[in-house]
Amino acid sequence: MTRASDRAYRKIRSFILSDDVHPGMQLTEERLAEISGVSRTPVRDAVQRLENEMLLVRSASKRLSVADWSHDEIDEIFSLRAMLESHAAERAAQRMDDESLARLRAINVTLTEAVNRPEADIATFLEANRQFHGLILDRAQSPRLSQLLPSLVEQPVVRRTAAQYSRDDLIQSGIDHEELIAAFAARDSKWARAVMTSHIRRAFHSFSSATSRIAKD
Amino acid sequence: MTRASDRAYRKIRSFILSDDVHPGMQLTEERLAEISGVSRTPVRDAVQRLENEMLLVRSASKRLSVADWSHDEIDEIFSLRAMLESHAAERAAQRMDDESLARLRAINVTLTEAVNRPEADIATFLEANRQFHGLILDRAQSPRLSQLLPSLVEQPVVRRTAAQYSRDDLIQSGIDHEELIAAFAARDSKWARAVMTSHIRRAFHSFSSATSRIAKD
DNA sequence: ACACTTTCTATTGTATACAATTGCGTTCCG
DNA sequence: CGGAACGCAATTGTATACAATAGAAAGTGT
Repeated sequence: MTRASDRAYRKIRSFILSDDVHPGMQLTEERLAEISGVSRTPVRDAVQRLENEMLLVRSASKRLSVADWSHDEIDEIFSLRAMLESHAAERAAQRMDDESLARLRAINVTLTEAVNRPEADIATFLEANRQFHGLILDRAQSPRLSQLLPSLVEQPVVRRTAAQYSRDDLIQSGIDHEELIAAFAARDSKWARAVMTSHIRRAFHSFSSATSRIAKD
Repeated sequence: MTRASDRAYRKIRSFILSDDVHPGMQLTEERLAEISGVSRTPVRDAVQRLENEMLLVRSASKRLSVADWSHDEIDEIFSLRAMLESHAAERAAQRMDDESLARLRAINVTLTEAVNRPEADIATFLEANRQFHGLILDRAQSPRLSQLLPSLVEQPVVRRTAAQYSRDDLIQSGIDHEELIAAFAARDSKWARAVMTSHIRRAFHSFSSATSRIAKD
């Protein structure tokens, strides 16, 4: 049986990422307790975790709300991600094994197929993308990195911005991944680092131009 | 009145950093509750914070212990610190103002004086060093960075390793800081970044050779 | 009508009791 | 004497009741 605080964490998390929640929305611990079906004690544990991941913020006087990010903040988040994930890629290249390599290839096939469907299957793309980056982080074998990176609000930003990406952006992601795999296969850590850096920069760029396009409407 | 969980956090933290605690030592929530004079509920909050900062770790089955670090892990910690603090220095250079610059100079005077005393005043050095880096982080004006960096077990590593540093190492720190200040004064972000990177690399080096010297004994 | 105070209510913070789990020592059997 | 099964003790996890606090609302006097 999983711990109640873990269940609460997952439930609250998916609640926050769902569409019936808008950034800045106020919440109460009690409400979250209802949602996750446990008492406030484990909820508070979960909330603290989510605060660390900056999915939730406590406004001035301890009131909870769903995090919101300015464009500058998202810029900064992508910068930090670029740094840390590039570092992860570098380490992963030095520690790559054939099995992981095979799994990376398999994941990217799934990802590419999802993109190439008549209607791009965004959900599958996101999940495959998550797995791809997760596996790299895993191979980096750095507990600190594994702790720092997720708290970089990776998923939420991706989630809220994924809708912004054009099909071309998604296709480009698959191509970037191919090159990453090549770098890993060659155990070339500098190459892997460089590819990862531009991969994330490119992702931010796509996001950035898409939102500025929207801002004009 | 401060919150009980905050008091607990501070008490436990200083307890951990005190000398009657050795890395790997086992603790219980109840014991920590006694020490901090509050009930287990706020203690658990504090403990979770300290887990995030990796000062405490939960061994396999949820039992608490004081964190310990292998040489490889400390290496990795310094690498990440180098990346993030260099980034902070770069941003700080772009956002530097004259008042902060003056304060950095003042802090570094204190630091240098502490080092130059007949018996180097390590405690004052550490505190001044902390203030110096803290001010830079503050000027970087990045909430994410401010959240990520402290959790990099900065203080603890510094604390447990400071005794290793030779007087020359401490003097070199002061010199590095001078150059950092110069870079900030010139608002030269690339320069600041470069100096910070070598500053931290150098610190790790000093630490590393000192501990390998010890290991031989 | 407006500022100021006061009360009330919603929300978070803390303590405590109890449940569940895990480690460890003991016993029992081979 | 060694090892597995069992039971007890210590420790963590959860619920709930209550205390403290901050925001909102209502009232009061000018």
